[in-house]
Amino acid sequence: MKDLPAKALEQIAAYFQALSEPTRLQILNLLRDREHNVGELAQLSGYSSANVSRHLSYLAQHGIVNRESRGASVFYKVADPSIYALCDLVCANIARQYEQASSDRALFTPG
Amino acid sequence: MKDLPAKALEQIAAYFQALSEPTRLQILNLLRDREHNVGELAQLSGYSSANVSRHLSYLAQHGIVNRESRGASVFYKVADPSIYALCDLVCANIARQYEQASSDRALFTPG
DNA sequence: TACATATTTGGTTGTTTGCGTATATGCGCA
DNA sequence: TGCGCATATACGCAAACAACCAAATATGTA
Repeated sequence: MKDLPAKALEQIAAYFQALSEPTRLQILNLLRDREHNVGELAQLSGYSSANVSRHLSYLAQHGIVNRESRGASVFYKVADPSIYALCDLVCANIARQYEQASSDRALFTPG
Repeated sequence: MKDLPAKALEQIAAYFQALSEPTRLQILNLLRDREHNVGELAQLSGYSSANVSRHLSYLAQHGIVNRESRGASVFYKVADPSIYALCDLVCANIARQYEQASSDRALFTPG
């Protein structure tokens, strides 16, 4: 990522956007250990099947999950486990921000 | 990131959302080598100063850039260079998708 | 074929988002 | 204080988005 054309930036932005929704992150979290079908994910997450289905198709369109129709139900699994590395990096950054904030606060509350 | 509460998911989602905009990515790309003030970034990117300023304040609110007022202008720099690692990971994932697509296509166009 | 279950999709609504424009704020300088 | 430059913010608009409900599609079974 050095001298990126507009098209590339749009693609990267779209990828990040796919991960910028709490519902989708929760779904991906549920898919961390193993694949699930729509109904299972709906029950586990508490969202409606329609809602889960829509988010899954969004994630599939962006190549983040793979869709496999099996029998009457449709199973989804994570296409690339490196998204969890992404999330871990973000978690680390957020944690660092909290550390920064608490050390800054310590400057004003030495007691 | 194993059993994440809703609050954590929202924070992670918000962080991704800050990176889900081509304009912001371009600004971050321009900040890769060194800090810049708003006017410089506006000129380099071709966007209006108001627009750049808006995006920068958004990025600053999410702890991605640091703001430093110096003289009449305001300089911004990347708070945590690990965001570039994030972008690189995403680029790798997108590239992998293209590889996958081209190898799939090869199945149907052996000639 | 008829029926039940699972998933997807259309249509609507309320909210969010990014941009352009204009205005306001802050800073240096005369 | 008044002026000019740099930055930030308020307003309005159009587009995108997510949740909701209902209807449509697909699959398996009797």
